Parts: sequence; structure tokens; C-alpha cells
Amino acid sequence: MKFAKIPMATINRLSIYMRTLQEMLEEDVEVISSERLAKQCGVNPAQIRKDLAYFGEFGVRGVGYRVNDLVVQIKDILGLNRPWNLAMIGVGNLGSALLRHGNFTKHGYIFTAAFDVDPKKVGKRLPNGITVNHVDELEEKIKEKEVLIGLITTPAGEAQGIANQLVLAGINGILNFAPVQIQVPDCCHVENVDFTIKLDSIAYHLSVGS
Amino acid sequence: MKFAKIPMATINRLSIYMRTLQEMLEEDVEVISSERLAKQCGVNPAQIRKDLAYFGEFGVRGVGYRVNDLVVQIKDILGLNRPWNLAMIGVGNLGSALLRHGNFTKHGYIFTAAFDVDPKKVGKRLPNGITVNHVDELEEKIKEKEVLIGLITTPAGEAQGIANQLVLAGINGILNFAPVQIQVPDCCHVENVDFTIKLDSIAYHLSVGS
DNA sequence: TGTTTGATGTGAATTATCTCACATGTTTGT
DNA sequence: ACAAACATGTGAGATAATTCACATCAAACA
Ligand SMILES: NC(=O)c1ccc[n+]([C@@H]2O[C@H](COP(=O)([O-])OP(=O)(O)OC[C@H]3O[C@@H](n4cnc5c(N)ncnc54)[C@H](O)[C@@H]3O)[C@@H](O)[C@H]2O)c1
Ligand SMILES: NC(=O)c1ccc[n+]([C@@H]2O[C@H](COP(=O)([O-])OP(=O)(O)OC[C@H]3O[C@@H](n4cnc5c(N)ncnc54)[C@H](O)[C@@H]3O)[C@@H](O)[C@H]2O)c1
Repeated sequence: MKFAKIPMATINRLSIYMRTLQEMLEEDVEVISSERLAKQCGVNPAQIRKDLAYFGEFGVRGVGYRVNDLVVQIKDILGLNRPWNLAMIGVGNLGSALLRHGNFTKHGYIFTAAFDVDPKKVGKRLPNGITVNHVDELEEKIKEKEVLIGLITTPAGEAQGIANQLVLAGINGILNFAPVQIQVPDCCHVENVDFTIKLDSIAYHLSVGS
Repeated sequence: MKFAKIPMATINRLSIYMRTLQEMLEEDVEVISSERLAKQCGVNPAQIRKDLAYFGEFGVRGVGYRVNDLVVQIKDILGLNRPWNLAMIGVGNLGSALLRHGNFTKHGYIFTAAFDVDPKKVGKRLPNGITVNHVDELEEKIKEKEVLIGLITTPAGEAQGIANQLVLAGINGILNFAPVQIQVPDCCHVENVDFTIKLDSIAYHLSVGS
């Protein structure tokens, strides 16, 4: 291990490794080789070893990796050894589905605030116990609840404005579901989820026939 | 332009360019330079020119690109000059939200079939007019309705099984929302949508503080 | 204790992707 | 008709990411 710039792709793969390892834990697998893990994750074994080598030596030569240890290590690397408070902005179709979804909590992501502008939604109590606030209260509530990551599920036209407000409120991690490229200062990290791009990619592959 | 292998990243960016160009069209922008488009999309101008150059010469030197033409060209490249029939497998929380979402149709993706195993859901008529079928009828209905792409929104444990059935039914494009790596033959192209990975990536960036 | 087996960790080679820099062609203005 | 301004298209160079190949160490076993 040496100090080097970590490829973005490595970080994403670490998530996948962790997910797969957690499944294995439930099946009482104690030790795993990079080869087996690689097959399961659909990557090259050397890739896994190299990804991990950016951060340390976690395996035992001739043996493999202890599944449990590796999960702990990867969580440490990714910063998942602590809870992360989330805020949802836009409690519509998609926002509600996400709020209802239990998987986030399981991974340490906790919805602690939700915002909308629709009077029919503001004040409503959600299944997970939180109450929908008006967007006007965004900054106040986000600071009060120590939210660190904002999820944007408003219509596309509103997304940039919401992003601006989030940044002002001190947020520097945004997961954006609206199909627009939002612009933020460097201090803020944005990830986009855009299903249509993925569909376009499938359409392309089917069209060129490979 | 010459014949070369197209980077996957190029295909994904073409989607983004197209989306941005379509917005511009609505604001009556007729011509755009790679520089302006690049800024809007958050990429390097040369990148855009190179991406397009894989497929032809679409611009006018000294002028830029005609927005309308470029949209048409990119659609041609991606295979979006025709409708694509989709099937949704798993009409739960997320599946319903997607089915209700109008944006897909706007881009030429049409839900023509939906499947579930829950007796409470099978037979139900959805807002978009289609009726939920039992998964037992998967192959039959998919062939009948000429579905080309399958969206998996079942619980993770079911995803691989569903993928197998889809492949048997002749599908070779899958958009998988379940948080597992599904294995398919080479003829089938899979794209994964996993929000948790994106959250992990944000958590990492916030943790290392950059 | 020595040998064989097995799987990690990593430098080097390869492959993929991005960016630069400028020649090329277009338009505008004089 | 010519020059100046502009923006594309692209070869070459730089950078990044992946894969190979093997030295290295741990365990098992004779
Ligand atoms: N639903 C999907 O399956 C899906 C799929 C892909 C992308 N998206 C994107 O996700 C976003 C939301 O989609 P949806 O289907 O949930 O739409 P929706 O209309 O059901 O929900 C949007 C919600 O945002 C609220 N809102 C509007 N302006 C707001 C503001 N300024 N501040 C706070 N809240 C505001 C609305 O009141 C509404 O409740 C859209 O950008 C859409 O393109 C959705
Ligand atoms: N809801 C979210 O916001 C969200 C976010 C990220 C990922 N996901 C993933 O998406 C998937 C679905 O999530 P959800 O919240 O909609 O779950 P859900 O339980 O609400 O819906 C799952 C649906 O699949 C159906 N189903 C189960 N087995 C099936 C089978 N063999 N064939 C067909 N249908 C079957 C169930 O009857 C149910 O209707 C899960 O894998 C989940 O991890 C969901």
C-alpha cells in the first residue's frame, strides 16, 4: 500500500464487494479468495486485490480474506461505521417510494427530514415517523436534525434551486434524481441517478446488436 | 470519423448531451458550440467533439452545431428513433412509482407489460392502462407484446431467477434495480441502478473531506 | 523440518480514456 | 477579394484504469 489517488471506480466497486460479502456472511462463509469474490461481483480478481491494496493489506497470503474483517474494513474506508442523516426534498411519487424503503436504514442511512411545497403534503406524518416540512424551513430543519446528505426528488425545473438552498444550508453531499445536471461549488459532492440514461445505454446496445 | 470501438462512457454522455439539447430546443436555441454545451453538461469541450466524431461530422466549423439536427443525430446513434417496449417485473413500492412516471413515455420507452406474484396485485389495472400479469405468464406475454427490455424491481432474492426467465423469454436488455449482481449470458445486456452505491460514494467523499 | 500448494500484494505491461493544440473550413466585415 | 474571428475535427500526447505475471508469504502435510 502506498499513498495514491483513488479511482472513483474503486470506491463504487468497494460498495459492491461489501454488499456481496455481507450476503456471504449470512451464509456463514468465513473466508473468501479474490477469485471467488471476483466471479460473484463480475470483475477481475486482480482488480479486487488492487482496489483493496490502495487502503492496506487485508488478506492472508495463501488463504484469502476473512469475510467479516473485510466488511468491517471496507465500511471503515467508506465511512459507513457511523449513521448518515438524510433529507428528502420532494415527497412525490419517487420520494415516497424511497422514504418507505427499508433498505437504507439497514445500511446506516437514516431519513431524518422531508420537505415539499404542496400544502396537501406539508404536515403529513410519514410511515417512518418523520413529518413533511415546508421547503421554507429547509435550512433551519437541516441544521437542527444534523442532516448531511440531501436527496432531490423534485421536478427537474426545481432541482437547481433546491441544490442551491441545500448548499446554503451547509449540505455537501447531494443525491440527485432529477434528470438535469446541477451545478454546485467544489465543496459539495453530487451523484446523479438517472434511469433514462441507463435505458438509453441498453437501447444502444440492442440497436448495434452486441 | 473512422471505425473504432466506442467507449461506454461516450454512450452515456450522448444521453446527457441529448437531454441538455432538448431543453435548449424548448428555449429556442438554434445553434450551440461545443464549449457552451460542455459547460452545461460539466465536461470538456474536446470531449464532446470527440464523442460525436466517433459517429460522423455533425457540426459546422466556425459556427457550431444545429441543436435540432444534433438531437436527431444522437437519437439515431442511440437507437431512439423508435419506441422500446418495456416490461416491469415486481409491481411494489418502486415498481409502481416507475410505472406511474410519465417521463419514460416522453423518451420513447413504453411500459407494455407488468408482472407480480402477489395475488392482490395480479389482475389489477394500472393508471397507464396495462394490467398486472402473473409471473407465470412472463414468456407468453413478453412475446405477445414484443417487449424488448425488462425492468427488475422484485426483492433482491428473486432477481436472478427473474433474470433467467427474462433471458429464456428472449429479452436481451435488463435494467436491474435490485441490489445484487445478476449473471446473464453475453447476448444480454444488463445495467444496474443502485442508489445505495451512490450514497456510499457520497459518504466516502464526505468522510475523506474533499 | 522441508516441500508442496495456494492465494495475496504489486511492479510492469497493456489498454482505455481524456485533453491539448492546431490545421481546417465557415462566416462576417471591410 | 481579403483578412479577422471563430469553432469544428483530429492526430498526438498525457493520464487513468485494468490486467498480467510473478515474487512473496502462510498453511498443510509428509
Ligand atoms: N418517479 C419516477 O419513477 C422517476 C424516475 C426517474 C426520474 N424521476 C425524477 O424524479 C423527480 C420526481 O419524480 P416524481 O415522479 O416523484 O414526481 P412528483 O411530481 O410525483 O413529485 C415531485 C414532488 O416535488 C414537490 N415539489 C415541487 N417543487 C418543489 C420544491 N420547490 N420544493 C420541494 N418540493 C417540491 C411536488 O410537490 C411533488 O410532491 C423528477 O425530477 C423526475 O424526473 C422520477
Ligand atoms: N423502493 C425503493 O426506493 C428502492 C430503492 C432502492 C432499491 N430498491 C430495490 O428495488 C426492489 C424492489 O423494492 P420495493 O421497495 O419496490 O419492494 P416491494 O416489496 O415493495 O416490491 C417488490 C414486489 O415484487 C413482487 N415480487 C416478489 N417476488 C416476485 C417474483 N418472483 N416475481 C414477480 N414479482 C415478485 C412483490 O409481490 C412486490 O410487489 C428491491 O430489490 C429493492 O432492494 C428499492
